[in-house]
Amino acid sequence: MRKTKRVTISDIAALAGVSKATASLVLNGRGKELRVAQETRERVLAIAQQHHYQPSIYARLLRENRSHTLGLVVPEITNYGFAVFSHELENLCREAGLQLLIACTDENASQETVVVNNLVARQVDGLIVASSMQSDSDYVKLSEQLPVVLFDRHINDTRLPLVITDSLTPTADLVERLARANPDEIYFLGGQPRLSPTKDRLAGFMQGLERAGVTPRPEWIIHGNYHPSSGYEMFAALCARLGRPPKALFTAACGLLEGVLRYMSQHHLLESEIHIASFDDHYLYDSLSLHIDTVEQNVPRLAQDCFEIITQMIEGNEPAMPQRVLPATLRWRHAQ
Amino acid sequence: MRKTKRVTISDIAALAGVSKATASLVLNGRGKELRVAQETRERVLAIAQQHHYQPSIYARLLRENRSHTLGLVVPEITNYGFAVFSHELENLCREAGLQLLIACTDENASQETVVVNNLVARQVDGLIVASSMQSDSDYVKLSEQLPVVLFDRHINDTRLPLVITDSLTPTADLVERLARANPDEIYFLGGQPRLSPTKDRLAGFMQGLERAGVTPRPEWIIHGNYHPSSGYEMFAALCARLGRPPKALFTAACGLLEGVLRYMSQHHLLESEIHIASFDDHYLYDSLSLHIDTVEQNVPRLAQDCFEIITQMIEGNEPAMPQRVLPATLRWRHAQ
DNA sequence: ATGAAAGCGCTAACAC
DNA sequence: GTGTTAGCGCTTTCAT
Repeated sequence: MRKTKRVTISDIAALAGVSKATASLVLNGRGKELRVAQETRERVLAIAQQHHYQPSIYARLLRENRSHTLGLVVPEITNYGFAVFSHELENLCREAGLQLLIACTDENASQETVVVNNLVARQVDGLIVASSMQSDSDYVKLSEQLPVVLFDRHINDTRLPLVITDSLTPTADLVERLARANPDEIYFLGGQPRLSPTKDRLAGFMQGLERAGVTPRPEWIIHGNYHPSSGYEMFAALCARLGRPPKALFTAACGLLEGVLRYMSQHHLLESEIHIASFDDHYLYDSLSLHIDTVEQNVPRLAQDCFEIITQMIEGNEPAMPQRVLPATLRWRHAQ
Repeated sequence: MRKTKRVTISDIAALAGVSKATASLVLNGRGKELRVAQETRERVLAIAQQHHYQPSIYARLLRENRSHTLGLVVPEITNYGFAVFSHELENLCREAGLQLLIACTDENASQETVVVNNLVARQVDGLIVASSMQSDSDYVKLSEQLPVVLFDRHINDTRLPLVITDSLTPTADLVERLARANPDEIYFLGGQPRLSPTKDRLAGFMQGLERAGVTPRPEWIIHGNYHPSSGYEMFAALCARLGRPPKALFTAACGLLEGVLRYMSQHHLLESEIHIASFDDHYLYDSLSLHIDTVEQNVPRLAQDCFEIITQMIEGNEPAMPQRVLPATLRWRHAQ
């Protein structure tokens, strides 16, 4: 099996009785000043064809200084939103002749460092990252070397190119209604308190309460991280503390909700009266027994914008509008 | 921004006042016969460090004839099962120092050809494929060039290395119970009739009916393809034909079920009496208002086995047990 | 209209 | 101990 010696351009040049240079010209269809005789051209092409000539991409990449490769770093590819993002981005890349390299961090900063280093070592032309880091300093440094675009999460007021969904407004809308229906008890389950999505969504939560005329109690705000297991644990602890499930709940991301739902189904709480709202949507939410109001991000648009920005940067241009905040859509599932 | 001229091994060799060869030895820690003076070693290392020397991976890859890269081709990364598979495989790859290249086919044979060609042009060391093709002939040909492992789907009795989940037995078990509860009407929604999962699951369906003593009617068997939209359409057509939802239904894959659920929620059918069973599980099924019995594949195991086989082949060995059929688990959600 | 040769950055065989 | 050299496969001047 295999070990079929590679057929190189020298081989087909020799077989066609021309020089490597001529062969190269022909094979790359440099039709501009194709000063190569029609007849030679056909001969070379024919030989290449019948020997299944495949240019060595690595020899080529060694010359130009581009890898025609884009790195994507996400917390979890099994998270539906990131899967949709990856899918969209992959299509854009394919059309543009780029290869997408996807790496997952499992919401883990040290693993993030590892995978980013791998991608940089692979000489990706650009990097698109949904970071789980507390600070953007690594990426600021990196961006001196290559184009970096952050998305989904806004770390410490970074000035790096960025595409996120507006969290505050829609969260406030969602929570306002939640609070009007349940003024006496409404919990917030969030990720790391220093990550921007958490902060923004918490701000939205507060604003929603205020609009509904509800005064928040400190014990309503609970932080963990964005891993589903964290959602499970926060919710389990909460139920233990209360001796029952909470009356109303807002989860700041779909991973957290995943953990909550898992706990609820394990403890047969799905028929209870709990009123849930969440950031992030999923197609299966339409079929749940619980009616969950959500904020749906425009994920394809997120991907398109990231792609647009990174391509501009790779071309060497300053990107137009390097920091973008996209609007979200509310998905109401509760009877009003 | 960027365009920082690459610092090469020649540069640091010059700066350290040694030859490229020495520098190369030191930087690769070829400690075996490290006949390089301790002092020189430190000097080189120091210089490399402070100039952030990063070896050009493409120069290296050009020499060895390996890309340290694995290609994965799946129908849809947004399909939960394939996302889990990718995630698992990515971890295995990272530990082994490989880069995983993921490409999606959208269940589309011609797109599959395109992405496979891309990956081959990228000189992946091996290819792991869940194919949507009708025939394995392309892959048989390809496998003369590089190691290919198929998974999830068994095309036309291929003799290529293969890892799949046993469909027949668990489907029969599932359907038997379904048929005992609903002997007079039970539909099968499947993908392309010539794909192995469809055939095996249909065979399991038939066996289940037989065990339950139910005689199948020809109109119960409906074929489409594995795209969710196909599930939606088949189910819509069925409802239209019957003038009501069917009493019992088996869907042959989670993508199809996705389409069915979408239709049901749009048409407010989620509270109806329909009895559903399906191949493939999803964590959210525990939280649905419908109780859906499923066959759960051992996806991490699937990924591990594919990885094991492909690595063996890349090393040049014949893989042990090149065709593997893994057992599945039944997930009962209906009261018995 | 075509060929010769240099060079992308790296490693390894073989000197010295 | 360390340096010289060739070569991986390709593209691109610059001659001819």
